[in-house]
Amino acid sequence: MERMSLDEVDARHSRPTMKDVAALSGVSIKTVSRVVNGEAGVSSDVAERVLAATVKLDYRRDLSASSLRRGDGKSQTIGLLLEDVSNPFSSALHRAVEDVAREHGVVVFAGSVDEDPDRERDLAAALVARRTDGLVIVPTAPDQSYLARERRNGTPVVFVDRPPVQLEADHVVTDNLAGARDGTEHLVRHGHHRIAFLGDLSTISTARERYEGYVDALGRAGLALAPDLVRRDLRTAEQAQAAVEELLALPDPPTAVFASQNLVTVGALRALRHAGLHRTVAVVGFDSLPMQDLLDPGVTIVEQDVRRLGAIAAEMLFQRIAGDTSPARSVVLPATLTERGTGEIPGPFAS
Amino acid sequence: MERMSLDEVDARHSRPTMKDVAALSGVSIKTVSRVVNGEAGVSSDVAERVLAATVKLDYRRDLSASSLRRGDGKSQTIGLLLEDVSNPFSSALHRAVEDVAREHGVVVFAGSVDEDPDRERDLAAALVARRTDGLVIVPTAPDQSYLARERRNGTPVVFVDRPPVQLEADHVVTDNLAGARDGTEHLVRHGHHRIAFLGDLSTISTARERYEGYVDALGRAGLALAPDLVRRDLRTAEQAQAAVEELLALPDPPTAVFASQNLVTVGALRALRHAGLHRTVAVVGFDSLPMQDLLDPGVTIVEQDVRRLGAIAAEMLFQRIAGDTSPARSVVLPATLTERGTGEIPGPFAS
DNA sequence: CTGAAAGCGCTTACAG
DNA sequence: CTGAAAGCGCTTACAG
Repeated sequence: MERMSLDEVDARHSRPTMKDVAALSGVSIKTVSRVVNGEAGVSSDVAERVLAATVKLDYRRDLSASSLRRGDGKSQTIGLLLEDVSNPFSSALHRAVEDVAREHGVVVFAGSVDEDPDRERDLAAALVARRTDGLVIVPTAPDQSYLARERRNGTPVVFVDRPPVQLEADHVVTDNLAGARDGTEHLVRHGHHRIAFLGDLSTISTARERYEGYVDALGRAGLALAPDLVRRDLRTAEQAQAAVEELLALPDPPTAVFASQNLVTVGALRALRHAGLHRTVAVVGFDSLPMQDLLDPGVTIVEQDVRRLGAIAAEMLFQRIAGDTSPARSVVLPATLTERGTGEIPGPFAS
Repeated sequence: MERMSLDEVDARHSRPTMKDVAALSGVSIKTVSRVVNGEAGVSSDVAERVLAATVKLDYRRDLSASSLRRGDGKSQTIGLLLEDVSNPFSSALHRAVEDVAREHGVVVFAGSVDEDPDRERDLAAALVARRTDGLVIVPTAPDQSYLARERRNGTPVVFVDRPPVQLEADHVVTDNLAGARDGTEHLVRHGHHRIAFLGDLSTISTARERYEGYVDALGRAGLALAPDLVRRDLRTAEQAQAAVEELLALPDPPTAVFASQNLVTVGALRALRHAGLHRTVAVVGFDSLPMQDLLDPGVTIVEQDVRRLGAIAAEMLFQRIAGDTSPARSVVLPATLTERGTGEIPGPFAS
């Protein structure tokens, strides 16, 4: 092969390709490809010359071009659709997924959906267009059937935290109903009958399940559901705080609060603290709070195993990417209550 | 053009390409490309037929193939290297970068470096191999000169939170020295002379700058630096907690603590709380704590504007991607102290 | 052990 | 308004 000088090659002054490396080392691009991919069957002096050229040119293989031609067509990327990359639950999930992806040599696109169905669809489309090998999704849209087509055409999808709607697909979720029931029963056991429920957006399945768990626990305890104590669709800590302030102003206020999501719990704690009732009104929250161990009294929380949630979802996805076509699986992880103080404040019926 | 039936096309049962759409609608792939890209100059009946075929086949354009051929070669992706996607500082930065990227129709790869230089290099290489259009990096490695080659070959890089070492490049950072000085001077002003310093890993430039700010403040106040009160290289809340426990056991313990990073602050608060000294020993922290408003007393914090840090870095990156070749710029944002309680606990020399 | 040709899915640069 | 040919950077499938 005709050999080129470094200057001649450099004159192109765009990112070097295998062609440039080939020209500089005087071999064909097929040989460069062999060396770059560490394939056997290249004489050591040629390999050395090629390697030297890659170093001299700072050659970087183009993985997307490579995957375009490759048989499997894998891009070594996956996509992750979260509620909001910056919230503690989402970002813990993100890290768990990343750790599994790294073991597979795969990098991850992450994006925030903000509970907006259009954004879920747009982001999924953007990632499919970039040929991610698969998607892990915390679903928001009222319906995930649109993903059936993507899956059929080769992009596997695994759902986490919430099950998909109108689509049979792998998912990993927490047993929200049982967790919420446990949390509410814990309050009943500590002598509370007037237990308020604070809920996130009812469009979110986990929020509905936690409400069901609350209702279920009251039913089992033979307590009537008091509609005046139920505040759902709270979207922010501020709204939750206002809701609790209203509840406290009731003629017959609650003696305990079941706060079914972490931001909602924060709002409830603020309202109680401002009212000076944080040692009087019991609280059980759902989902861990950052720095909860610094709070006084400590907050009793029903906790999800977020890292396991993310790790299992990612592992399921990689099995699908590897070709697993078995029927969709559903994994349900338990939520566990940890007593820290606020949940053990005794109520009027404490024994 | 010879028209194919849906069954004939579907028989390939792999992800449909423009070729498939072309076959089904009886046109050339160039015409499909025109329709898919919304280019003008296609008769409406042909456009309609092509569109119908894309819908029937669930055709999804392959953006990576498109960008491979395209002149600009942009992949519409960027990479973000963070300390740990799941820590509050990193994930807030992530969200800010994502929001700017979204405006540009760009999706973002995010990854955790965990203060490991090798991981920084590996991740950067993995992203360059996937031809991200640019990189936003919180640098960890002792030297970023390796990125000069990537930049020269067409991948712009912007640094955030910490300046790059051995490389002239755009960066956005907080004025850590001034922030730490302000925080320390705040304690001096409230009557403290024995002020402990708790620091993160000294390999991190921000940790060193904050230490300098502390030293600077003592100097300005005419106070001697007491080496027994300086604890650096604390990597976790647990280590910080242990460090404060040791400090409290000193014959002449500190009356105030300057905790120069959020996890370190958490550890310090725990130690003081356990010792029952959280209303006695003053604390000023650097970097906000999640839920800090629920703590009692509230924690006085020197805060960075994380969202602005991320937004500016992302905007700088997109300018570079758009072709801006002006000299490297450095943006320094102020950190501002917010009084919340712990920083105003009076010391023995309070006036 | 090495290379020329073809092709991955798309767009460019033409031609008609 | 539409299409045939070439090519982006790489790998496959051959041939020698």
